[in-house]
Amino acid sequence: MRNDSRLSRMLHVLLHMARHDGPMTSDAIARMLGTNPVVVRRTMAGLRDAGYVRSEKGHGGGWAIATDLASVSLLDVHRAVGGPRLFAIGNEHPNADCAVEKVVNAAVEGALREAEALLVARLGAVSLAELARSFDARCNPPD
Amino acid sequence: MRNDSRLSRMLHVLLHMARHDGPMTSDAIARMLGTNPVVVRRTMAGLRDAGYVRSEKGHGGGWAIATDLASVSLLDVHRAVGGPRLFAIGNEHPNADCAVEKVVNAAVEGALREAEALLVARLGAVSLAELARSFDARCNPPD
DNA sequence: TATCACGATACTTATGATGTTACGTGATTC
DNA sequence: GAATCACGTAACATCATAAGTATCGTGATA
Repeated sequence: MRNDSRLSRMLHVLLHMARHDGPMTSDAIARMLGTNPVVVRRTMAGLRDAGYVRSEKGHGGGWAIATDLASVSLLDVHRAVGGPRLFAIGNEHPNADCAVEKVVNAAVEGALREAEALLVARLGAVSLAELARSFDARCNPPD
Repeated sequence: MRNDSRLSRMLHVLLHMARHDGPMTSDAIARMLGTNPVVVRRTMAGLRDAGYVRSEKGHGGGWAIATDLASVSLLDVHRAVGGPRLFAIGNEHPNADCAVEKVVNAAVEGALREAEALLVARLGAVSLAELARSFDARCNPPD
């Protein structure tokens, strides 16, 4: 399967929404992401459940940010979209009987756990507000 | 997709082979792993190409270790089986036009790169010989 | 009342590891 | 040299999961 791109997509959307007045429709977001409005609703449902965005029906409806960008980290977004598995590798029998397999699992899982802890720490250390500031610094240098 | 378990499986096999006199058949290995001999041959072909194991046909044939266990790291095995992707997440457009997306990608990829570097370092730091010693220490404590 | 936009369901597609069957080839045994 | 063993390879099926698509319902707005 292709890489899970829900985190990247949602960050992309959130930053655009932060720079956009009024709600954005699933259709507009889908065009922006090069996908389908249903995929947008499906993925953003997680963000809504977490309280990060709000959705309104009817004329003038759509999606809008519903939180302080400084209070949401990239890790929060990752978890809100389903907190999918991070790694593509692993072992088959986490609770193996075979003593050899146990040693192997301990070694591989240990390495994976360390890498995961680092990744979680990195994603947890950056807020949406900081990401937005990165964008401003890059694209709207102060006069 | 399920997690890629080729690394774990091959480590499991290699450690068993190290403690086994004479070659092991794909059939015996498959039973050990709870899989199919064809899967075993397919996966171990990479180890053979890397020179870590040898395969012989005919009576008394099978698979045997063909290298010094101290010279092969877990990372080497991972790469020998195809060096598959490590992460299940990523971004869709590595080379995005959108400036917002570029900032997002830089942040996510930066975190992934750091985690990958750590994982590679950990896997590269452990040799098969050390893994085998871990097993001995755990299961055959010195008198 | 017509239209807009989300909500939800159901189904399909894409991808990659894994599982399975079948057949070929070389090596060993008799 | 015939039978058997074990790997090599090809072809196809299975499984899991993100993503794409079509469709209908519901509430809100004009």
